[in-house]
Amino acid sequence: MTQPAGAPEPATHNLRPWEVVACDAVGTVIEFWGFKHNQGRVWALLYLRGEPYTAAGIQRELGLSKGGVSILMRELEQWGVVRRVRLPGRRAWHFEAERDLMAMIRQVLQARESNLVSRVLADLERAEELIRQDPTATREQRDRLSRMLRLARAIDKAIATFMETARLDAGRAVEALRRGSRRLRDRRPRLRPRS
Amino acid sequence: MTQPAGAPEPATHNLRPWEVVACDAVGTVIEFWGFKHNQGRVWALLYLRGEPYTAAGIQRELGLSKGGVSILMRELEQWGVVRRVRLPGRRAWHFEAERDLMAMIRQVLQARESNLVSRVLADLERAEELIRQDPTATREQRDRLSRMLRLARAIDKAIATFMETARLDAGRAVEALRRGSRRLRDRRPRLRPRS
DNA sequence: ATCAAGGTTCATGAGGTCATGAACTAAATG
DNA sequence: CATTTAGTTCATGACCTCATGAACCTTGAT
Repeated sequence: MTQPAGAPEPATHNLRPWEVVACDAVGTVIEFWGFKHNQGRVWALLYLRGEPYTAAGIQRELGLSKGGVSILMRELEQWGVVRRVRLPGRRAWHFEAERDLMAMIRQVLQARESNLVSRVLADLERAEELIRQDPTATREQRDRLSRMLRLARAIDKAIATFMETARLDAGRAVEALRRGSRRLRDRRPRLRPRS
Repeated sequence: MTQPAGAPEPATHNLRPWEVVACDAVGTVIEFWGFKHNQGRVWALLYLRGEPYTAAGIQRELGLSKGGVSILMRELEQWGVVRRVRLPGRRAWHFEAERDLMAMIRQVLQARESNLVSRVLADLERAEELIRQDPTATREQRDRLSRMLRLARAIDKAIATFMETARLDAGRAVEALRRGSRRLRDRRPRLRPRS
């Protein structure tokens, strides 16, 4: 629930019905990716309106608080999906959305890549380091661990390749991803019925 | 931080160092995907050990509570990454991990697909329905909304194709994804300097 | 230098998620 | 049938994240 139950006022002011629906949809999807619902709503508003807005404008349109907008804008700016611009004659900062959808996806992937994938990869590598020093580990265990590691590496590489190439365009990116991912093929363990 | 600062007891009992590291790594990555840290730890334990464990065993190894394990196992079972088996001569249920990593990824994607992507898609379609009835919307706005919708549809289709084909093997799946995703190519808006 | 509008920071509170462990139910064993 | 073991449910509490709005800075115009 975005709005407290018995809110006396509608949360949106000038938003037309389709804008409400679309912004919330973007909010939902972005939320699932570990970002804030309102980050998605703000970006979607800017993208759909297609022109720069002040913080006050965003606050008014989406019914957010002053402090909230300030923080949201800093975050959106940080991962590069919104730009802060000075408009001639206007005193306040204005914000506009990145218009290239592929660029956005790239940005999001990039953020995840550095924060998550590479760190997990490092951990798994450390685990493999440790298992090498453990004489009690069976051969099968070493195999399974190294299979996990191989998958992680493949995914890491796939993402990296995608990001490099998505700079150009989507079609080429997925193509590159395909080429790089033969090693993603997971020979599954041969059936060995364990009684 | 996985462990509270001044914990008097180690959370794990028989886990070897590399198991701790690997299980936590899986927990972290799965958590980012919107599932529970401990779901990842449990699956990883079962996968790495390679043999069925009772709920009590899992509880002991990972230092979890009885009720917690019960819930975790039901959830893991529900999205098909862990199986519940009766072992001859043993009274309690035993659990074993799905061993095919690609199958796991497929399962996870499938869960998301039905819960999220398709719902967002439906919302965006509703938004487009609404904008059609709104005479005040500009042509550019209709364009941008339909561009969002097109991207969403492309992603939806790509996931669906991936899941169908990942049944066979990873390499082929990504190949299919490539074929199906020409339409993902995002002609970016031709530069039209909006004064 | 003064003032007002524009922005940021911070303490707070609401809301939500997850693990816990006790109470309970189900099932198997003798 | 009684007893023990296995498994589930539920109320609770710890924890965390987010939005709020007031207090506080900053900036630029006069």
